[in-house]
Amino acid sequence: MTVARLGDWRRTHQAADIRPEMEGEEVVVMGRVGDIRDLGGIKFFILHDVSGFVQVTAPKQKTPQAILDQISKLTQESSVAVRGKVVRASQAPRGVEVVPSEIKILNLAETPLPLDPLGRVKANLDTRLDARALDLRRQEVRAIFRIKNVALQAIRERLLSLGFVEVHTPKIVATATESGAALFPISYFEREAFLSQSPQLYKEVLTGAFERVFEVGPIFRAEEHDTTHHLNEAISVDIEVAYATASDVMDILEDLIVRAFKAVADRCGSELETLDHRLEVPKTPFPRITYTEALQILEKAGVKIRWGEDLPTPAERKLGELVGGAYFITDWPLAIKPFYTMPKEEDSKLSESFDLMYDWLELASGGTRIHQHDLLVRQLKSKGLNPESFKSHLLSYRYGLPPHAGWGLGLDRLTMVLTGRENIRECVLFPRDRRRLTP
RNA sequence: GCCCUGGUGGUGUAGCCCGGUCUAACAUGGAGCCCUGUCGAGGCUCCGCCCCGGGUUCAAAUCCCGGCCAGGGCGCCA
Repeated sequence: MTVARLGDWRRTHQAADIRPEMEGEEVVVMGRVGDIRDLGGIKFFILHDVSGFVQVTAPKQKTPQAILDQISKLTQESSVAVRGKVVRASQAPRGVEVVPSEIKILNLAETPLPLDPLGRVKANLDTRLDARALDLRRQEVRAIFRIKNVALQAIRERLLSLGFVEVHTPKIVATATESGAALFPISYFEREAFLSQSPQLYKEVLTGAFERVFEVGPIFRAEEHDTTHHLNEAISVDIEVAYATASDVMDILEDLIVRAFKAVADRCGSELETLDHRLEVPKTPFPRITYTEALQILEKAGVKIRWGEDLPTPAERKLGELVGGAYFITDWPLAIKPFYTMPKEEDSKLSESFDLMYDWLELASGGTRIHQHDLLVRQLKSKGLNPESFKSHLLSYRYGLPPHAGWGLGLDRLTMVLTGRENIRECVLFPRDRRRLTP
């Protein structure tokens, strides 16, 4: 069947704004069809929009046959526009309903649907992601992205108020911006290029011009990881600050995390309830333990890690149990941090670096960066990298780049913590992992 | 890439251990009919499934092998 165009119809109200006091008013509401109940002499359907829902009621006696026929054709999740009168009705959900005088079927949903949008029968994550367009209409799923949005807004507003400039660095890059980690090669006209794995080098350079910059953007990693907390495309919140050290940017990070938690706690009560998640705003200051102390804590708990090794996942989980909540691990061995990491002045085996953990999950990492050209070249070489391939980047360090520090925060991981989800795929609209490239 | 577990109607599960009683069950869904107050409506009728390939066997959803896929645990990873 053909479906109607919108034409000159416009909403007069959102569904949730239809109230019993409006009895007798003519309204136009638009949304998607939920439950349809046909009792023979009276037909009901629930119209959902972004605000909530309202019941549309068509009693046979008072409704033209053409409209009754249209209602019989409706399928769940179809888009409709309803012009009608508001009727106060104690039997109706919310005590109010719309009795239609005209209906436009704007688009009919196919049947059967690939999953139950009302969630009465749970679907597996894989099934849900295959039908993500439908899945995203579910209340729980929308709650996740509303929370993500509120958290990001809180972070962005705070950074702007601190005088940060929001920047956008290239996502198509010529060479590896960093050591070893795999990049996605792409074809750039007649040359090979790569998808950027981090805005790191660009944001450092930008401190020379803007002093305080931040970026919210995608990062791409071509690693074949297969876990609940890694994706091949993720959203990173990155900052970089001139005339600052690791400890300064840790203070900023701590403040932002608390603000994000508070914003969600204050503004997303119903979303948290929908998700059945209790959110506790972390207390400040966050514990700051050094890498070496972390190893001692682990050793006492029977987990032995050789000094100088990165923390394997099981050790992180243990640390999450022992410390818990939001905490920093600082002063990492220089050897396991990237080449641009500043060595500690008093012990060059260590670095001015930190990870922000929440329970066992690494949310952010950062530190003081090297701003001196010659030291940077030495560090590149000691990592087995060729300074030649960083030539254009190194140029920036010859023009008096200020000392600077910064961090990168995984927004999708932060969303996991804020929503209590255990799989990062839940927290990304259209996730990209080792096997999933669609939708 | 490794380990564990799994793959049964559109969706979610039971059945598998112990092969036959499975032309596969339950819920939800879909198609249709009845019903003027439903609100996870109710009643009736119907529809729809054993991941792919190979093997064992008189007989395979069930046992074995391989593949693919999924969930989890690792690894990898700024």
